[in-house]
Amino acid sequence: MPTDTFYNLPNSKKEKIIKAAQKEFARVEFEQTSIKNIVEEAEIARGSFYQYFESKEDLLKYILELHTGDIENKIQRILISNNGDIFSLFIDMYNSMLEECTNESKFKFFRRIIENIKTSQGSILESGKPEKILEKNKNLVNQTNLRIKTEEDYKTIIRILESITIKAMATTFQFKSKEEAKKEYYREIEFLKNGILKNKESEA
Amino acid sequence: MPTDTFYNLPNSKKEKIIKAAQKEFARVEFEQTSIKNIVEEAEIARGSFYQYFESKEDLLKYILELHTGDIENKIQRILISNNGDIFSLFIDMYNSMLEECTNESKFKFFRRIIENIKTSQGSILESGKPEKILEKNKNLVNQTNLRIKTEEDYKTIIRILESITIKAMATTFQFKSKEEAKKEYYREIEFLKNGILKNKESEA
DNA sequence: ATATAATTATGACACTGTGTCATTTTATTG
DNA sequence: CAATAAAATGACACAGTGTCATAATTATAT
Repeated sequence: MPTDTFYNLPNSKKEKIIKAAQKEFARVEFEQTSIKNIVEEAEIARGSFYQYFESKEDLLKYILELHTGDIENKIQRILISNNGDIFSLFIDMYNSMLEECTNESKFKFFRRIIENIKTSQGSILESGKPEKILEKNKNLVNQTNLRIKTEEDYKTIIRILESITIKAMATTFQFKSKEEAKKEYYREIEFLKNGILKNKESEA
Repeated sequence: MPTDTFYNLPNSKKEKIIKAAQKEFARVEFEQTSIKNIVEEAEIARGSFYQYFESKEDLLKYILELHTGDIENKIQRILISNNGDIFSLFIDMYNSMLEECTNESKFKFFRRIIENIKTSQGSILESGKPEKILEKNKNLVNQTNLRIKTEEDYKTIIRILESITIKAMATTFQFKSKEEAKKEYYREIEFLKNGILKNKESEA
Protein backbone atom coordinates (compact mmCIF):
# COMPACT_ATOMS: atom_id res chain seq x y z
CA MET A 1 0.00 0.00 0.00
CA PRO A 2 1.54 3.32 -1.03
CA THR A 3 1.38 6.28 1.36
CA ASP A 4 -1.06 9.18 1.04
CA THR A 5 1.84 11.24 -0.18
CA PHE A 6 2.02 9.00 -3.21
CA TYR A 7 -1.70 9.10 -3.87
CA ASN A 8 -1.63 12.89 -3.68
CA LEU A 9 0.97 13.10 -6.40
CA PRO A 10 -0.08 14.52 -9.78
CA ASN A 11 -1.11 11.69 -12.07
CA SER A 12 1.70 12.28 -14.51
CA LYS A 13 4.25 11.75 -11.76
CA LYS A 14 2.50 8.68 -10.43
CA GLU A 15 2.36 7.20 -13.90
CA LYS A 16 5.99 7.91 -14.48
CA ILE A 17 6.91 6.02 -11.33
CA ILE A 18 4.65 3.09 -12.16
CA LYS A 19 6.01 2.89 -15.66
CA ALA A 20 9.59 2.97 -14.43
CA ALA A 21 8.82 0.27 -11.89
CA GLN A 22 7.14 -1.96 -14.44
CA LYS A 23 10.12 -1.62 -16.69
CA GLU A 24 12.44 -2.64 -13.89
CA PHE A 25 10.26 -5.53 -12.74
CA ALA A 26 10.14 -6.75 -16.32
CA ARG A 27 13.91 -6.53 -16.69
CA VAL A 28 15.03 -9.15 -14.18
CA GLU A 29 13.49 -11.24 -11.47
CA PHE A 30 12.30 -9.48 -8.36
CA GLU A 31 15.32 -10.08 -6.17
CA GLN A 32 17.61 -8.58 -8.78
CA THR A 33 15.63 -5.44 -9.36
CA SER A 34 16.98 -2.26 -7.80
CA ILE A 35 15.29 0.78 -6.40
CA LYS A 36 18.18 2.77 -7.79
CA ASN A 37 17.13 1.96 -11.36
CA ILE A 38 13.53 2.81 -10.64
CA VAL A 39 14.21 6.23 -9.12
CA GLU A 40 16.63 7.09 -11.89
CA GLU A 41 14.17 6.13 -14.61
CA ALA A 42 11.35 7.94 -12.85
CA GLU A 43 13.58 10.93 -12.14
CA ILE A 44 12.78 11.19 -8.47
CA ALA A 45 15.16 11.42 -5.53
CA ARG A 46 16.11 8.25 -3.75
CA GLY A 47 14.60 9.52 -0.53
CA SER A 48 11.29 10.22 -2.23
CA PHE A 49 10.83 6.58 -3.04
CA TYR A 50 10.78 5.74 0.64
CA GLN A 51 8.28 8.51 1.19
CA TYR A 52 5.89 6.79 -1.23
CA PHE A 53 6.49 3.11 -0.54
CA GLU A 54 7.68 1.07 2.36
CA SER A 55 9.74 -1.22 0.19
CA LYS A 56 10.15 -2.79 -3.18
CA GLU A 57 7.64 -5.49 -2.22
CA ASP A 58 5.14 -2.82 -1.38
CA LEU A 59 5.51 -1.24 -4.79
CA LEU A 60 5.19 -4.54 -6.62
CA LYS A 61 2.07 -5.48 -4.70
CA TYR A 62 0.53 -2.16 -5.58
CA ILE A 63 1.27 -2.55 -9.27
CA LEU A 64 -0.05 -6.09 -9.32
CA GLU A 65 -3.30 -4.96 -7.76
CA LEU A 66 -3.54 -2.28 -10.40
CA HIS A 67 -3.57 -5.04 -12.99
CA THR A 68 -5.56 -7.76 -11.34
CA GLY A 69 -8.23 -5.66 -9.68
CA ASP A 70 -10.55 -7.45 -7.33
CA ILE A 71 -9.93 -11.11 -8.09
CA GLU A 72 -12.59 -12.39 -5.74
CA ASN A 73 -15.23 -10.36 -7.52
CA LYS A 74 -14.01 -11.55 -10.88
CA ILE A 75 -14.12 -15.18 -9.82
CA GLN A 76 -17.64 -14.78 -8.51
CA ARG A 77 -18.85 -13.26 -11.76
CA ILE A 78 -17.24 -15.94 -13.89
CA LEU A 79 -18.67 -18.71 -11.74
CA ILE A 80 -22.17 -17.35 -11.95
CA SER A 81 -22.03 -16.94 -15.72
CA ASN A 82 -20.63 -20.47 -16.08
CA ASN A 83 -23.21 -22.16 -13.87
CA GLY A 84 -20.56 -23.00 -11.31
CA ASP A 85 -18.36 -24.98 -13.69
CA ILE A 86 -15.01 -25.06 -11.97
CA PHE A 87 -13.08 -26.12 -15.06
CA SER A 88 -14.44 -23.26 -17.13
CA LEU A 89 -13.50 -20.96 -14.31
CA PHE A 90 -9.84 -21.89 -14.43
CA ILE A 91 -9.80 -21.83 -18.20
CA ASP A 92 -11.31 -18.36 -18.16
CA MET A 93 -8.72 -17.19 -15.66
CA TYR A 94 -5.95 -18.60 -17.81
CA ASN A 95 -7.28 -16.89 -20.91
CA SER A 96 -7.85 -13.58 -19.21
CA MET A 97 -4.25 -13.64 -18.05
CA LEU A 98 -3.18 -14.11 -21.66
CA GLU A 99 -5.43 -11.29 -22.76
CA GLU A 100 -3.84 -8.96 -20.21
CA CYS A 101 -0.64 -9.14 -22.23
CA THR A 102 -1.82 -6.68 -24.82
CA ASN A 103 1.50 -5.08 -25.61
CA GLU A 104 5.17 -5.97 -25.48
CA SER A 105 5.88 -4.31 -22.16
CA LYS A 106 2.90 -5.81 -20.36
CA PHE A 107 3.87 -9.17 -21.78
CA LYS A 108 7.39 -8.88 -20.42
CA PHE A 109 6.14 -7.72 -17.05
CA PHE A 110 3.64 -10.55 -16.64
CA ARG A 111 6.09 -13.07 -17.91
CA ARG A 112 8.61 -12.09 -15.27
CA ILE A 113 6.05 -12.12 -12.48
CA ILE A 114 4.43 -15.41 -13.34
CA GLU A 115 7.61 -17.28 -14.16
CA ASN A 116 8.97 -16.34 -10.78
CA ILE A 117 6.10 -17.43 -8.63
CA LYS A 118 7.51 -19.82 -6.09
CA THR A 119 6.24 -23.35 -5.74
CA SER A 120 5.33 -22.53 -2.18
CA GLN A 121 3.54 -19.30 -3.10
CA GLY A 122 4.79 -17.77 0.08
CA SER A 123 4.80 -14.09 -0.53
CA ILE A 124 2.90 -11.88 -2.91
CA LEU A 125 -0.67 -12.61 -4.05
CA GLU A 126 -1.15 -14.66 -0.93
CA SER A 127 -4.52 -13.22 -0.05
CA GLY A 128 -5.74 -13.39 -3.62
CA LYS A 129 -5.04 -17.08 -4.00
CA PRO A 130 -7.79 -18.90 -5.84
CA GLU A 131 -7.68 -21.63 -3.22
CA LYS A 132 -8.79 -19.28 -0.47
CA ILE A 133 -11.33 -17.45 -2.55
CA LEU A 134 -12.92 -20.67 -3.75
CA GLU A 135 -13.07 -21.96 -0.22
CA LYS A 136 -15.11 -18.91 0.70
CA ASN A 137 -17.31 -19.17 -2.39
CA LYS A 138 -17.85 -22.90 -2.28
CA ASN A 139 -21.59 -22.39 -2.69
CA LEU A 140 -21.12 -20.90 -6.16
CA VAL A 141 -19.41 -24.03 -7.42
CA ASN A 142 -21.51 -26.78 -8.95
CA GLN A 143 -20.27 -29.88 -7.18
CA THR A 144 -22.86 -32.35 -8.39
CA ASN A 145 -20.72 -33.74 -11.17
CA LEU A 146 -17.49 -33.77 -9.18
CA ARG A 147 -16.14 -36.93 -7.59
CA ILE A 148 -16.35 -35.58 -4.07
CA LYS A 149 -16.63 -38.14 -1.31
CA THR A 150 -15.01 -36.65 1.76
CA GLU A 151 -14.84 -33.18 3.21
CA GLU A 152 -11.26 -32.73 2.00
CA ASP A 153 -11.90 -33.64 -1.62
CA TYR A 154 -13.16 -30.22 -2.64
CA LYS A 155 -9.99 -28.54 -1.42
CA THR A 156 -7.85 -31.12 -3.12
CA ILE A 157 -9.56 -30.53 -6.44
CA ILE A 158 -9.00 -26.79 -6.18
CA ARG A 159 -5.35 -27.31 -5.34
CA ILE A 160 -4.83 -29.53 -8.35
CA LEU A 161 -6.49 -27.11 -10.70
CA GLU A 162 -4.59 -24.20 -9.25
CA SER A 163 -1.19 -25.88 -9.53
CA ILE A 164 -1.74 -26.96 -13.07
CA THR A 165 -3.09 -23.61 -14.15
CA ILE A 166 -0.31 -21.53 -12.66
CA LYS A 167 2.26 -23.88 -14.07
CA ALA A 168 0.55 -23.68 -17.45
CA MET A 169 0.60 -19.89 -17.34
CA ALA A 170 4.31 -19.94 -16.69
CA THR A 171 5.13 -22.41 -19.44
CA THR A 172 2.91 -20.54 -21.86
CA PHE A 173 5.57 -17.87 -22.05
CA GLN A 174 8.10 -20.42 -23.16
CA PHE A 175 6.06 -21.98 -25.93
CA LYS A 176 6.66 -20.90 -29.49
CA SER A 177 3.04 -19.96 -29.99
CA LYS A 178 0.22 -19.06 -27.65
CA GLU A 179 -2.01 -21.46 -29.55
CA GLU A 180 0.20 -24.43 -28.84
CA ALA A 181 0.43 -23.46 -25.20
CA LYS A 182 -3.33 -23.25 -24.95
CA LYS A 183 -3.73 -26.66 -26.55
CA GLU A 184 -1.34 -28.15 -24.02
CA TYR A 185 -3.25 -26.58 -21.14
CA TYR A 186 -6.57 -27.84 -22.46
CA ARG A 187 -5.08 -31.31 -22.81
CA GLU A 188 -4.02 -31.15 -19.19
CA ILE A 189 -7.49 -30.10 -18.08
CA GLU A 190 -8.98 -33.00 -20.01
CA PHE A 191 -6.74 -35.41 -18.13
CA LEU A 192 -7.76 -33.84 -14.85
CA LYS A 193 -11.41 -34.20 -15.75
CA ASN A 194 -11.35 -37.77 -16.93
CA GLY A 195 -8.24 -39.23 -15.38
CA ILE A 196 -4.98 -40.55 -16.70
CA LEU A 197 -5.97 -44.20 -16.31
CA LYS A 198 -8.10 -46.06 -18.78
CA ASN A 199 -11.36 -47.78 -17.79
CA LYS A 200 -12.06 -45.86 -14.68
CA GLU A 201 -15.50 -47.21 -13.81
CA SER A 202 -14.91 -50.78 -14.85
CA GLU A 203 -12.65 -51.21 -11.83
CA ALA A 204 -15.42 -50.50 -9.41
CA MET B 1 31.37 -27.61 -10.83
CA PRO B 2 34.05 -26.76 -8.31
CA THR B 3 37.64 -26.35 -9.46
CA ASP B 4 40.36 -28.97 -9.04
CA THR B 5 41.77 -26.77 -6.33
CA PHE B 6 38.64 -27.40 -4.33
CA TYR B 7 38.67 -31.13 -4.91
CA ASN B 8 42.30 -31.27 -3.81
CA LEU B 9 41.50 -29.68 -0.48
CA PRO B 10 41.74 -31.84 2.63
CA ASN B 11 38.38 -33.37 3.40
CA SER B 12 37.97 -31.53 6.66
CA LYS B 13 38.25 -28.20 4.89
CA LYS B 14 35.91 -29.25 2.12
CA GLU B 15 33.37 -30.39 4.65
CA LYS B 16 33.66 -27.19 6.60
CA ILE B 17 32.89 -25.19 3.47
CA ILE B 18 29.99 -27.41 2.50
CA LYS B 19 28.54 -27.24 5.97
CA ALA B 20 28.83 -23.48 6.07
CA ALA B 21 27.18 -23.21 2.69
CA GLN B 22 24.32 -25.48 3.66
CA LYS B 23 23.72 -23.42 6.74
CA GLU B 24 23.58 -20.26 4.67
CA PHE B 25 21.37 -21.78 1.98
CA ALA B 26 19.03 -22.96 4.71
CA ARG B 27 18.91 -19.54 6.33
CA VAL B 28 17.21 -17.51 3.61
CA GLU B 29 16.23 -17.95 0.01
CA PHE B 30 19.00 -18.19 -2.54
CA GLU B 31 19.00 -14.59 -3.70
CA GLN B 32 19.42 -13.38 -0.15
CA THR B 33 22.31 -15.62 0.78
CA SER B 34 25.74 -14.03 0.87
CA ILE B 35 29.15 -15.37 0.10
CA LYS B 36 30.39 -13.20 2.92
CA ASN B 37 28.52 -15.31 5.46
CA ILE B 38 29.74 -18.53 3.95
CA VAL B 39 33.43 -17.60 3.97
CA GLU B 40 33.18 -16.25 7.49
CA GLU B 41 31.49 -19.40 8.78
CA ALA B 42 33.94 -21.62 6.91
CA GLU B 43 36.87 -19.47 8.00
CA ILE B 44 38.40 -19.06 4.58
CA ALA B 45 39.49 -15.89 2.83
CA ARG B 46 37.05 -14.22 0.53
CA GLY B 47 39.43 -14.68 -2.40
CA SER B 48 39.66 -18.38 -1.75
CA PHE B 49 35.98 -18.86 -2.40
CA TYR B 50 36.43 -17.67 -5.94
CA GLN B 51 39.35 -20.02 -6.34
CA TYR B 52 37.03 -22.94 -5.53
CA PHE B 53 33.78 -21.94 -7.18
CA GLU B 54 32.77 -19.75 -10.04
CA SER B 55 29.78 -18.37 -8.22
CA LYS B 56 27.15 -18.96 -5.59
CA GLU B 57 25.05 -20.84 -8.17
CA ASP B 58 27.98 -23.09 -8.84
CA LEU B 59 28.30 -23.95 -5.18
CA LEU B 60 24.59 -24.63 -4.76
CA LYS B 61 24.51 -26.89 -7.80
CA TYR B 62 27.41 -28.85 -6.42
CA ILE B 63 25.78 -29.31 -3.04
CA LEU B 64 22.50 -30.36 -4.61
CA GLU B 65 24.27 -32.97 -6.67
CA LEU B 66 25.91 -34.23 -3.53
CA HIS B 67 22.45 -34.94 -2.15
CA THR B 68 20.53 -36.10 -5.18
CA GLY B 69 23.20 -38.20 -6.83
CA ASP B 70 22.38 -39.50 -10.29
CA ILE B 71 18.65 -38.95 -10.61
CA GLU B 72 18.34 -40.60 -14.00
CA ASN B 73 19.81 -43.79 -12.62
CA LYS B 74 17.51 -43.68 -9.64
CA ILE B 75 14.44 -43.21 -11.80
CA GLN B 76 15.43 -46.12 -13.99
CA ARG B 77 15.86 -48.41 -11.01
CA ILE B 78 12.55 -47.43 -9.48
CA LEU B 79 10.71 -47.87 -12.76
CA ILE B 80 12.11 -51.35 -13.28
CA SER B 81 11.25 -52.46 -9.78
CA ASN B 82 7.72 -51.05 -10.15
CA ASN B 83 6.99 -52.67 -13.52
CA GLY B 84 6.90 -49.27 -15.17
CA ASP B 85 4.14 -47.85 -13.01
CA ILE B 86 4.46 -44.12 -13.46
CA PHE B 87 2.35 -43.25 -10.43
CA SER B 88 4.43 -45.38 -8.09
CA LEU B 89 7.50 -43.71 -9.52
CA PHE B 90 6.38 -40.25 -8.52
CA ILE B 91 5.19 -41.45 -5.14
CA ASP B 92 8.56 -43.07 -4.54
CA MET B 93 10.35 -39.89 -5.52
CA TYR B 94 8.18 -37.89 -3.18
CA ASN B 95 8.83 -40.26 -0.30
CA SER B 96 12.54 -40.46 -0.90
CA MET B 97 12.68 -36.68 -0.75
CA LEU B 98 10.99 -36.82 2.63
CA GLU B 99 13.41 -39.46 3.78
CA GLU B 100 16.34 -37.28 2.82
CA CYS B 101 15.36 -34.91 5.62
CA THR B 102 16.87 -37.03 8.33
CA ASN B 103 17.94 -34.22 10.65
CA GLU B 104 16.95 -30.67 11.44
CA SER B 105 19.59 -29.01 9.30
CA LYS B 106 18.92 -31.15 6.24
CA PHE B 107 15.24 -30.48 6.69
CA LYS B 108 15.79 -26.74 6.72
CA PHE B 109 18.07 -26.91 3.72
CA PHE B 110 15.68 -28.95 1.61
CA ARG B 111 12.75 -26.90 2.68
CA ARG B 112 14.42 -23.73 1.50
CA ILE B 113 15.45 -25.24 -1.81
CA ILE B 114 12.14 -26.84 -2.66
CA GLU B 115 9.96 -24.00 -1.52
CA ASN B 116 11.86 -21.67 -3.77
CA ILE B 117 11.70 -23.63 -6.95
CA LYS B 118 10.21 -21.35 -9.53
CA THR B 119 7.05 -22.22 -11.40
CA SER B 120 9.02 -21.95 -14.60
CA GLN B 121 11.88 -24.10 -13.34
CA GLY B 122 14.30 -21.95 -15.21
CA SER B 123 17.55 -22.39 -13.45
CA ILE B 124 18.99 -25.08 -11.26
CA LEU B 125 18.13 -28.76 -11.65
CA GLU B 126 17.20 -28.08 -15.25
CA SER B 127 19.02 -31.07 -16.67
CA GLY B 128 17.75 -33.38 -13.96
CA LYS B 129 14.12 -32.61 -14.61
CA PRO B 130 11.92 -35.69 -14.48
CA GLU B 131 10.21 -34.57 -17.67
CA LYS B 132 13.38 -34.85 -19.69
CA ILE B 133 14.55 -38.05 -18.08
CA LEU B 134 11.21 -39.74 -18.60
CA GLU B 135 11.15 -38.64 -22.20
CA LYS B 136 14.45 -40.46 -22.69
CA ASN B 137 13.29 -43.52 -20.76
CA LYS B 138 9.83 -43.77 -22.27
CA ASN B 139 10.38 -47.45 -22.94
CA LEU B 140 10.61 -48.23 -19.23
CA VAL B 141 7.15 -46.84 -18.58
CA ASN B 142 4.16 -49.15 -18.82
CA GLN B 143 1.75 -47.21 -21.01
CA THR B 144 -0.83 -49.89 -21.60
CA ASN B 145 -3.19 -48.70 -18.88
CA LEU B 146 -2.72 -45.00 -19.62
CA ARG B 147 -5.24 -43.02 -21.61
CA ILE B 148 -2.80 -42.15 -24.35
CA LYS B 149 -4.28 -41.35 -27.73
CA THR B 150 -1.95 -38.91 -29.43
CA GLU B 151 1.78 -38.50 -29.51
CA GLU B 152 1.64 -35.54 -27.11
CA ASP B 153 -0.39 -37.27 -24.41
CA TYR B 154 2.58 -38.99 -22.81
CA LYS B 155 4.40 -35.72 -22.29
CA THR B 156 1.30 -34.10 -20.92
CA ILE B 157 0.85 -36.83 -18.34
CA ILE B 158 4.43 -36.46 -17.17
CA ARG B 159 4.04 -32.71 -16.89
CA ILE B 160 0.93 -33.07 -14.77
CA LEU B 161 2.52 -35.54 -12.43
CA GLU B 162 5.65 -33.46 -12.14
CA SER B 163 3.80 -30.24 -11.32
CA ILE B 164 1.63 -31.86 -8.73
CA THR B 165 4.51 -33.69 -7.12
CA ILE B 166 6.83 -30.71 -6.85
CA LYS B 167 4.01 -28.60 -5.51
CA ALA B 168 3.18 -31.33 -3.01
CA MET B 169 6.78 -31.49 -1.86
CA ALA B 170 6.75 -27.76 -1.23
CA THR B 171 3.49 -27.74 0.67
CA THR B 172 4.56 -30.74 2.70
CA PHE B 173 6.90 -28.46 4.61
CA GLN B 174 3.99 -26.27 5.59
CA PHE B 175 1.72 -28.99 6.87
CA LYS B 176 1.53 -29.65 10.56
CA SER B 177 2.42 -33.30 10.13
CA LYS B 178 4.18 -35.23 7.43
CA GLU B 179 1.43 -37.81 7.59
CA GLU B 180 -1.28 -35.32 6.72
CA ALA B 181 0.83 -33.97 3.89
CA LYS B 182 1.29 -37.46 2.49
CA LYS B 183 -2.42 -38.15 2.65
CA GLU B 184 -3.11 -34.98 0.71
CA TYR B 185 -0.58 -35.94 -1.95
CA TYR B 186 -2.03 -39.43 -2.28
CA ARG B 187 -5.50 -37.94 -2.63
CA GLU B 188 -4.22 -35.75 -5.43
CA ILE B 189 -2.68 -38.71 -7.21
CA GLU B 190 -5.98 -40.58 -6.96
CA PHE B 191 -7.75 -37.71 -8.67
CA LEU B 192 -5.15 -37.69 -11.39
CA LYS B 193 -5.59 -41.41 -11.92
CA ASN B 194 -9.36 -41.50 -12.02
CA GLY B 195 -10.39 -37.98 -12.84
CA ILE B 196 -12.21 -35.24 -11.04
CA LEU B 197 -15.47 -35.81 -12.91
CA LYS B 198 -17.93 -38.51 -12.00
CA ASN B 199 -19.07 -41.14 -14.50
CA LYS B 200 -16.20 -40.90 -16.83
CA GLU B 201 -17.01 -43.83 -19.12
CA SER B 202 -20.76 -43.39 -19.18
CA GLU B 203 -20.27 -40.25 -21.26
CA ALA B 204 -18.69 -42.12 -24.12
C1' DA C 1 70.04 -29.08 0.23
C1' DT C 2 68.47 -25.41 -2.33
C1' DA C 3 67.08 -22.67 -6.21
C1' DT C 4 63.10 -22.37 -9.15
C1' DA C 5 58.63 -22.91 -10.53
C1' DA C 6 53.81 -23.83 -9.71
C1' DT C 7 50.03 -23.74 -6.82
C1' DT C 8 47.18 -21.82 -3.27
C1' DA C 9 45.79 -18.18 0.09
C1' DT C 10 44.95 -13.56 1.41
C1' DG C 11 42.60 -9.18 2.26
C1' DA C 12 42.67 -4.41 0.55
C1' DC C 13 40.29 -2.14 -3.13
C1' DA C 14 36.95 -0.05 -6.13
C1' DC C 15 32.22 -0.57 -7.01
C1' DT C 16 27.19 -1.07 -6.60
C1' DG C 17 23.22 -0.71 -4.06
C1' DT C 18 20.81 -0.04 0.47
C1' DG C 19 17.83 2.69 3.92
C1' DT C 20 18.05 6.92 6.79
C1' DC C 21 17.79 11.55 8.07
C1' DA C 22 18.94 16.42 8.64
C1' DT C 23 18.14 20.00 5.67
C1' DT C 24 15.92 22.53 1.95
C1' DT C 25 11.99 23.48 -0.95
C1' DT C 26 7.22 23.93 -1.82
C1' DA C 27 2.35 24.34 -0.45
C1' DT C 28 -1.24 25.57 2.82
C1' DT C 29 -3.54 28.24 6.09
C1' DG C 30 -4.93 31.97 9.50
C1' DC D 1 2.73 37.39 4.36
C1' DA D 2 4.26 34.97 8.27
C1' DA D 3 3.95 30.59 10.20
C1' DT D 4 3.35 25.98 9.81
C1' DA D 5 2.75 21.69 7.58
C1' DA D 6 3.98 18.54 3.79
C1' DA D 7 7.10 16.89 0.39
C1' DA D 8 11.66 16.46 -1.82
C1' DT D 9 16.47 15.95 -1.69
C1' DG D 10 21.07 13.80 -1.75
C1' DA D 11 24.98 12.97 1.35
C1' DC D 12 26.07 9.39 4.51
C1' DA D 13 27.20 5.10 6.80
C1' DC D 14 26.62 0.26 5.78
C1' DA D 15 26.82 -4.20 3.68
C1' DG D 16 28.07 -7.08 0.09
C1' DT D 17 30.35 -7.90 -4.47
C1' DG D 18 34.28 -9.74 -7.55
C1' DT D 19 39.21 -8.82 -8.58
C1' DC D 20 43.95 -8.76 -8.26
C1' DA D 21 48.69 -7.92 -6.74
C1' DT D 22 51.21 -9.95 -3.34
C1' DA D 23 52.47 -13.40 0.10
C1' DA D 24 52.78 -18.08 1.68
C1' DT D 25 53.10 -22.77 0.73
C1' DT D 26 54.23 -26.91 -1.83
C1' DA D 27 56.39 -29.47 -5.59
C1' DT D 28 60.11 -30.23 -8.76
C1' DA D 29 64.72 -30.27 -10.61
C1' DT D 30 69.47 -30.05 -10.09
